[in-house]
Amino acid sequence: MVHECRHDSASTGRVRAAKGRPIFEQGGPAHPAFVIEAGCVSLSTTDPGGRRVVVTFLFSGDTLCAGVHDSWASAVAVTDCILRRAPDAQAALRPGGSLLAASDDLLREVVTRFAQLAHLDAPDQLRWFFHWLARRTGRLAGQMVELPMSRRDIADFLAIAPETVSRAMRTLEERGELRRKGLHLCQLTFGRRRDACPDAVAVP
Amino acid sequence: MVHECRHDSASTGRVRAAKGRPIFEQGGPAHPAFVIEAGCVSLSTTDPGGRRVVVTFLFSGDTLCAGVHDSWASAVAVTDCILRRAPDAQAALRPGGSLLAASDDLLREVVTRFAQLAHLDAPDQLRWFFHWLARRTGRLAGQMVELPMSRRDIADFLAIAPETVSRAMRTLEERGELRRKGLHLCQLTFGRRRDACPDAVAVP
DNA sequence: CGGCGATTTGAATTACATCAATCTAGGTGG
DNA sequence: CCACCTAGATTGATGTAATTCAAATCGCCG
Repeated sequence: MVHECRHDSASTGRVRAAKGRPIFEQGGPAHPAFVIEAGCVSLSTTDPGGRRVVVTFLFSGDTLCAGVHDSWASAVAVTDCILRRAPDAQAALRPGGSLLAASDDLLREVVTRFAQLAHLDAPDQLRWFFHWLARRTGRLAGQMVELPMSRRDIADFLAIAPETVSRAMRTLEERGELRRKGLHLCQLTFGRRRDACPDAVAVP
Repeated sequence: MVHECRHDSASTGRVRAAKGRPIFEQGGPAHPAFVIEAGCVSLSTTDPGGRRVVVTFLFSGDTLCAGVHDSWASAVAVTDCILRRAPDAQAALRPGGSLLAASDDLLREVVTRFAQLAHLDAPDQLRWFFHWLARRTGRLAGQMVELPMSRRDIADFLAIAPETVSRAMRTLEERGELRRKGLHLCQLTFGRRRDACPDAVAVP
């Protein structure tokens, strides 16, 4: 079921997945939910035209699941990851349990993102993405944010071309909204833009 | 909680909603799920820029719910509707119960749509929409399909401009893929296009 | 240090949004 | 029953932003 992953002692239920390795595949049987202990996982599907669409990125503390009966998405380790099987599949299914909560959260999140991104241009989408990422990874607004994923991952997440991601970054940088340190570190200076700021609540 | 709707005798739990009337509003408290007995309901949100985004259309037999704790979307009657409260909120929450199933289905559906529409041009999106609609309303491929919703509703569903919907319809018509009878009846002649055909399984 | 993939940059094309005008259908009232 | 009236739908013209193809540069890892 779980491919290309090393299991620690069977008792701990921990699973390691190396960067770039699949955790489960779209169309396969559903898995007990995992909780991510460390690392970043992408949840993606492939559309009929063969293009990849990243549904979401999941981080430390998030619950990883994609379908109760069969998997509607593939999960791939963006960085080296440590996963833990969710304690009890039945418990997870209870109202208030982690699976229903995770499903509800993911639905909300996908719908919200879909709605918010639909009518924004590329730089605004990218600013949205940075705020989203900062919030999900527990960074304060204005703090340095790590970008563990590739430009293509970001592009497939926002459903735009990688070249457009590149240009949008430059645009934000030229506007003075963004500062870059290498390819995988970004700092969002205080965004004046009132819109396109998803629940810009600092998470301490 | 339920606005602008007439209730039949309290015992039946039936609710009528006239065309264009709201059933519940985004941001309000969550409602017990409804089952649609007749008519068409739009589930929509308003993005920060004030633009409407139609998350989905629901039809006879579908379960209507948007959020376990509070409503993340508004429900509006596209046509005159008859709704029935879901039998038991607790039952609905059980694994296999209608609420979890509906939530899972909606998540799947939204993700699938998001993935499939992301990279299609307007005529392909519209063809997708007609197939989707035919399937959802139990029409055979090639049969006449009713379009209860306005062009703007379709536009907000596909996240394109109403004018683009209009032009895309004309394009499909000129290609010989679509035949129109009035504003609200369409027939999709056999689509050769291999792609953009979502689970084109005939529902008898 | 060298090689290779990822990223960035450039130029040309295309598709969509927008604004504005016209047309149509459905509903209303005389 | 018919003429009007209005909101919705269509059509047209234009600007713009994103994709695409192509080339150059950068960064990482062996």
